[in-house]
Order: sequence, then C-alpha cells, then structure tokens
Amino acid sequence: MPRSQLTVELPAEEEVALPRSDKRGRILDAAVAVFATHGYHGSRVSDIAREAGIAYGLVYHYFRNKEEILSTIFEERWSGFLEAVEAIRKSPGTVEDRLVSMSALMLNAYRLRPEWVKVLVLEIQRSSRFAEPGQIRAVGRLFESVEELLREAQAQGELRGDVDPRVACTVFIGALELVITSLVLGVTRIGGDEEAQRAYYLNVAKTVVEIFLKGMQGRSARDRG
Amino acid sequence: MPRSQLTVELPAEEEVALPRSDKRGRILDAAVAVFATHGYHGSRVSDIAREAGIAYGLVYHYFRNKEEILSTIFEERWSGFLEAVEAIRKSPGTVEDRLVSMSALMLNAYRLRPEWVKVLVLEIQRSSRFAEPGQIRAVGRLFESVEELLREAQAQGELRGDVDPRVACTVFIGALELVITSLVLGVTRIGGDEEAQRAYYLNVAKTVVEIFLKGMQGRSARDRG
Amino acid sequence: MPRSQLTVELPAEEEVALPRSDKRGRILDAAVAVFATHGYHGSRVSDIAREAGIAYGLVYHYFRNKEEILSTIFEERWSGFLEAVEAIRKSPGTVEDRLVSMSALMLNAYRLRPEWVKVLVLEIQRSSRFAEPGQIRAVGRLFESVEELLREAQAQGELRGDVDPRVACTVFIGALELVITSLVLGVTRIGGDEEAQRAYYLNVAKTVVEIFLKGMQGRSARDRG
Amino acid sequence: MPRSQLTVELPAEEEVALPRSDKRGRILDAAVAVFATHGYHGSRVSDIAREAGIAYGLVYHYFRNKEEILSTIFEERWSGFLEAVEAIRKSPGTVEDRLVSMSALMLNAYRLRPEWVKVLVLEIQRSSRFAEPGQIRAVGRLFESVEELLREAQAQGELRGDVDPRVACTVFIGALELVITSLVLGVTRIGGDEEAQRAYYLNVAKTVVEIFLKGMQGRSARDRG
DNA sequence: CATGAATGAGGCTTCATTCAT
DNA sequence: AATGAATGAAGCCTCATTCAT
Repeated sequence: MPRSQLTVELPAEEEVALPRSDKRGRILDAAVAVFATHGYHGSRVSDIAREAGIAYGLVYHYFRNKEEILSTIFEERWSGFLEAVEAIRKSPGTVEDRLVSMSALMLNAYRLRPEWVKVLVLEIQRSSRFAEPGQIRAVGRLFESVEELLREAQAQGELRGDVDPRVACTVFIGALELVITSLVLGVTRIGGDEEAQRAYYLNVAKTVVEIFLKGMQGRSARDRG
Repeated sequence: MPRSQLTVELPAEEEVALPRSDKRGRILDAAVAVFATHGYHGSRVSDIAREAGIAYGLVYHYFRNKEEILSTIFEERWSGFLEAVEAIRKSPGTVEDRLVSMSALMLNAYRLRPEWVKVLVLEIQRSSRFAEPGQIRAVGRLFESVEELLREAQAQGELRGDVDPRVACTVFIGALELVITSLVLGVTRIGGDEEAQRAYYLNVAKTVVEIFLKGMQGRSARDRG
Repeated sequence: MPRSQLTVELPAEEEVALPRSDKRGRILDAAVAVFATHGYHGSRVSDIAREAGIAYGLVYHYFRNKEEILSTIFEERWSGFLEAVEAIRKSPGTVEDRLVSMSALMLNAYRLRPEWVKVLVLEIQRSSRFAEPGQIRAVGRLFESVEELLREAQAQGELRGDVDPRVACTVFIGALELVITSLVLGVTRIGGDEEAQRAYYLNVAKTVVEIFLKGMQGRSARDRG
Repeated sequence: MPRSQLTVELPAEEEVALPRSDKRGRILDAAVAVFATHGYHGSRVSDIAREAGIAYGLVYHYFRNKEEILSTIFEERWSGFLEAVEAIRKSPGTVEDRLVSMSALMLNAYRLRPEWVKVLVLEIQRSSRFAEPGQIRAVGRLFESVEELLREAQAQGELRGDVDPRVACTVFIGALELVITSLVLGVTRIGGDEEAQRAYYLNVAKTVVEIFLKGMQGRSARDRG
C-alpha cells in the first residue's frame, strides 16, 4: 500500500497549525480547544474569547451565537474530511488498500489533532444540530462514500455479495469510531515516541481492516504467510 | 442456537412496563422519556416532574440532583444489562452462538425499549460523567466481558490468535453500537409487524457477527452451505 | 350632574391601595412605580424586583418576560377603565353630563394614581405592543364607547349631525389626552390641598367639555347665565 | 381662505426630497426612515448607517451619539415647523382662517412626509429628552404660539374670554395630535388620488377647527348658511 | 473623511436547587 | 411525603461607542 495514502490529511491542517492573525480563525481554534476540554455545554463564550485572546463581544461579530461556532467547526472541518475520504475512495488500489487508507486517515487525524477529533466525535454528534437535516446529510455523505466503495468491491467480486453493504458500511465505520473514541476517552492509552505512535496507529488501522475483511475466524496472517 | 438466548432481556423490564405507583420509579421512567426526547441538557427537572405527574420539588426527595437521575438510570439499567451479557458469556455454545446472542440482546433491547436505549446510547455515554472513573469502569465491564469471551475463544482456537483481543472487542462493540445508533437516529428505518421486526433485528445481529467472524472477504454463507 | 359620577374610579383601585401580600400583585405595583419613574426601557427587571422586595427570578415565575409585565398592566388596568367608561356612557343624563363624567374619570384617575396613568399614557401607548391587534382593539374600545355616545346624541338631536362622529370622538379624546399629558409631564403644574386640586381638575374637565360642546366662539357661560 | 396658507410647508422639504450627497444629511434622512419603522429604541445605529449607505463608524463623525441624531432631527425639523406656525399666527385673517391654516399645515406635513411626522409624533415626544428643559421649551414654543393666537383673539372679542387660553390651547393641539396619530397608526385609513387626499385632509382640518370654534352643539354650518 | 473590527458594560432570562408550609 | 413559591448564580447576547488603519 502506498505510504502517501496513509498520510492523507485534512486539507487545511497545515495552516491550522500556524498561529493565525485572523480573529475568526483564532476563535474557531480556541473553540475547538475549549470544547475539547470542557465540552460544548461546559464551555462559556467568554472562555472561548479568553482562549482566543479577544473580547467576547467579537465572537458575535463573526458568529450569530455559540451554536453557530460549533456547526461552523463541523461544516468547515467535516467537509475537508469528506473530500479526503472521497479522494481515497476514487484512488486506485485494492479495496483493502483503500479501507486501510481511510482508517489511517481517521486515526492519524486523531493522532495529529486530537482536539479536533474530540470535538467532532464527542460534541458535534451530540449537539442538537446533529439531528438536523443538513448535518444528518453531512454525516450521511461519509456513509455514502464508504458504502459506494463497498458496493463497487462487491460488484467486482472483491467482497462477498451476500451482505447488505449498508450494514457492512455501518459495521466498518462503527468499529473505527469506537476505536477512536477509546483513544479519545483514554480508555486505550498509548505512549512512545512519534515513530512508535505512528506505527501503533497504522497497526490498529490494519487490524480493523483485517477483521473487517478476513474476520476473526479468517486464516491468520501468520497462517497465510 | 437456543431461542431463549435471543430474548434475554434486561432483568427489570417486566416491572418497568407496568405503571408504577412508587414515585421514585415514576420519576425514572419519566426521566427516560424526557431525556430520550430532549436530551439530558435539554431536559429540565420540571419537565421530568410534569411527565411523572408530580411536583418537581419531590424529585429532590429521591435524588440528590439532576445528574443523579441520569446516573441512576445508568447504574440500574446498565448493571442489569451487564449481568445479562455475563450470563451469555458463561453460557455453553460456540463463540458465534454467544456473539449472536449478545448482538440480539442489544438489538432487542432497543426494539422493545427504544427510549431506554436511546438514553443509554445517546445521553449516558455523552454525559460528562462518562469520563469519570465509576462510569468508565462500568462501561469497561462490558468491554471486559466481550474481551474475555474473545480471549477464551482464541485460547481454544475458535478465533485467530494474531489479533489483539482488545482491538477486536472494540471493533465488535463499535460495530454494534453504530448499527443501533443508526436505528435510534432513524437513519435506518424499518417497518413491518412484530414478527417481521424481530426477524429483521435477528438478521442484522447475525450479519454483524458474520462480518466480525468471517469477514467481508470470507466465503459467503451460501458458498459454505 | 350627580357628583357620584365624577368620582367613578377604576374598579380595583381600593385593593390596589392596600399593601399586597400576593407577590404577583406586588410585582405589578412595583413595575408601575418603576416604569413611571424610569420609563419602560429605562427600568431593569431587577429594579422592579427590588421595589417589590423579592428576588428577580420570581418575576419569571409570574410573567414570561418583561414585556408581559407591561402588557399585563395594560390589560388589567385598561379593562377596568373601559368598564367605567361604558358605565358612564350607559348612565342617564345629558350628553354633557356624561362627557364631563368621562373627563373627570380620566382626570381623577390621574390625580389619585398618577403613576398608573403615567405608565398608561407614556409607556404602554409607546410600547411596541401598542401597534398589535389586541392592543389596538383595546384602545379602539375606548374610541367606540365615546363614538357611540356621540352618535346617540346626534341621533337625538343633542349634537349637530353634520360632523363625522369619528373625527369628533378623536378630537374629544385627543384634547383630554393632551390635557392629562400636560399634567403628567408637569408642563401644567398645580398645587393646593386635596380639595383645591379636586376643584381644579373638575374645572378643567368642565372646560374641556365646554369647549367641545359650545366651542370657543360659543356664547360664554357668563353670557348664557 | 388663501390657498397658499394651506400649503405652507416645512422650509427644508424641497431639499429633503432630493437625494443628498452630504453624508450628514443622508444620515438624518436615514434615521428618520429607520426610526419611523422600528422606533427609536428599536433602531440600531448600524441600521441607520446601512440605510444611509455608509459605515456606521462615520455616524460618530457627525453626531456625538445616537441620542444626538434624534435631537438634531427634532431641532432642525421642529424649528422649521415652529417658524411656519409663527408665520401663520402673524398672518392677517380671522382666527378661524389661521387655525385652519395651522391644522392644514400639520396635516399636510403628515400627508407629504409621513415618516418625518411619525418620528416627531411618536418618537421625539416619547424620548426621555422630552422631559428635559431644552425640549420642553421647544414644544412649549408651539403651545406659546397657539396660546398667543388664542389670547389675541380673546382680546379682540373673536373668542369667548371665559376659558383659560392655556387649556383651550391644549385642547386644540391635543385634538389635532390625536387626529394625526390616528392617521399615523392607520386607525383611520384613507385612500384615493392626490387630490382626493388633499381634499380629505383639508376637510379634517376644517372639521377640527369647526368643533373647536363652534362646538358640537353649535349651529351646523348648514343651519348657519 | 471613511471603515468596520474590536470592546465591554449592561440586561434579560434560565433553571437547578432550597425551603417554608 | 408532597408542594410549588422563592432564590440567585450563571451565561448568553445586544449594541452603543471607540479606535487603529
């Protein structure tokens, strides 16, 4: 599997890392940090403003209200993420390659920007807006991408055809999500240096895909070797 | 697989179904209904009291505060659920039988008491308390049960040994959880009569386990037949 | 003219004067006092609460918001006033008697409860709600009462028939209103003891009606005497 | 009665009608439009700026604060109006002629520039500044003009002398004001073409003066004819 | 002159919790 | 046990005004 695919990242991430001079961006960054620490409901608008180093009134210059900060994070980050997922889906390679790439994308996103993922995983899903058409549709687009990938693979005989691709898609995403959530919640703790972590995450990504494709009763890698 | 296992239910469910005369129980029932509709943070104590048909001041006779209502729901329902899971783990039968039973347990719990599951799935997990030792440990017990089952099966050669049982456990639970969440959020909609639904849920449970055990590249059931 | 008519008062006034034990009433009384002093927009909810001797949160136990306090004052006071006006309209006597009674009613209301009238005259009219159907209709009922009185008098030949009763009605009420406003704003200042004031107001009421009925070119009372 | 008197207008009206290039004037025009629509308290400085097509910061180059915008409107428009009223007072003709001219002046001002009058009638009167010496004095000057006219007419025997000219003046202005307010609030609705409206307003002006001078019990015009 | 980003005092409102009855 | 009146901390948001550019 080409390594480049494993390091696909959210498009805006490089800039996000740099200190921003534009206040709007600083507010969003600050909001992510604060939401990740205290949760959406536990975060005050003034906390965000203090973190961003601005007067809280300015928040309302850029956003209608607190809720809109969260949904903006969702929209701006999520859409970038969806594009990356779609790019992987359309990329050449076996279905295994591409599923590992997707897993690695999600896991690496967490490794590099745990706060962003924390907010996406823990807060946005749980916000009341999650149940709104627009956001449902946005989440749905992830499902559609994965489902489409599986459907194509079924058509080409890469995957068994007797399983509802919708259910399979839900199984795959659900498995990945809880793996990430475990990391987010610290249920699963990992240490080591940068390289060790990268290796660990890649391994987890491969394991998830391995289970998903070969199953827990499948011939073990060792057996196949 | 014995049918009785598929219909394992939360221990207290029979009583829950009956209208309670004791106020404490009515408060808990009301809280579940209200939390399921508006979410924990969106629910006011007075909403719960109105739903229970009592004065809201009375809530504070039975519970220290609003948070305690949620954690009580969690503890009383969750512990019953954990016991059922443990019972399945210890029951005889193949690992497949027992995983299907567990899946069916969770899915049927949703089918029969969607509100309870909604609160368990959407609210309690997301409560800030989820990150607290006591609750982490409670959730951890589910992981431990499943992990132990997988570990035993690996030891007996029923499951491949080259996969971290911790990751496998997370994959299995995560898959199930998102399948249930899809049902909760109505992303996946199902209709039909009682029997049709039961069959649908059992089928989903079997499919999840099928993917988990045989993988998406495994020989299809038809092929094996 | 029977003196009793001149002393018709807002029905609830006696109780209003007594110190209330019910908090809702105390809030309304306090609101009138505060609105009269600082105006609606210049009054804080906490000012009203302090004046009423309660916690400000209690205000929201009885009223949905600040606006509702004002409209409640309007509705509860205005309806009482309208009933008094209607009673005068239906009472026996010449049109002059009844118009003087109405004038005296309004002027005495101000003399006895200047704060109530201040709020009715200066704040409620100017509130945004004034333009709402319900309140327009409420004000309209005063117009209707007076217009009906004039119309009847025209039919019976007591008043000239060549003037649109609608315009005449507006002229009469407008004249009275500005006379009261002058008093409210202190443009016209009057002093003296209770008896002197009563006499002054009665005289003003008679003068207004005199102008309205006889006109500024009419034979002076002296001439007619 | 000379028709010219009926068409006396606010001195600045011609220019007002033209689009202004000077920002200060545009701000004032915009403020009138906005105040007329949303009321003083309901209007934001940014609303005025948007209406004027400028940045809201610029407002503070021309006016110390929001209040000063209102008082400037008041002073610049009101003083022009007062001069027109004084001119009518000093003009030759019977008291009836002059009162009709004044009525027509006010009513026509409303017909031609309803927004200006709306603000003068509904906002400035009700502004907290209304109670301040400067503004009281300004309003007082209208009263003084009318009162002086009445006083002179009494001295010359045109009007009965047994009525306090102060009260009579208040009655006259109050009557006119409410007639105009009825039009402003749309309680009284009128339609028709330009000429029909002009006729309607002139008729109302005459009716108000007719009542004020002859009274509702006076011989009707027909009778006198 | 002109802009609009930035400030922050001020007010309204919510709602968990207490307590007298 | 039961009620709901009463409390007040806490937070969201508005908007007039300032100021750097």
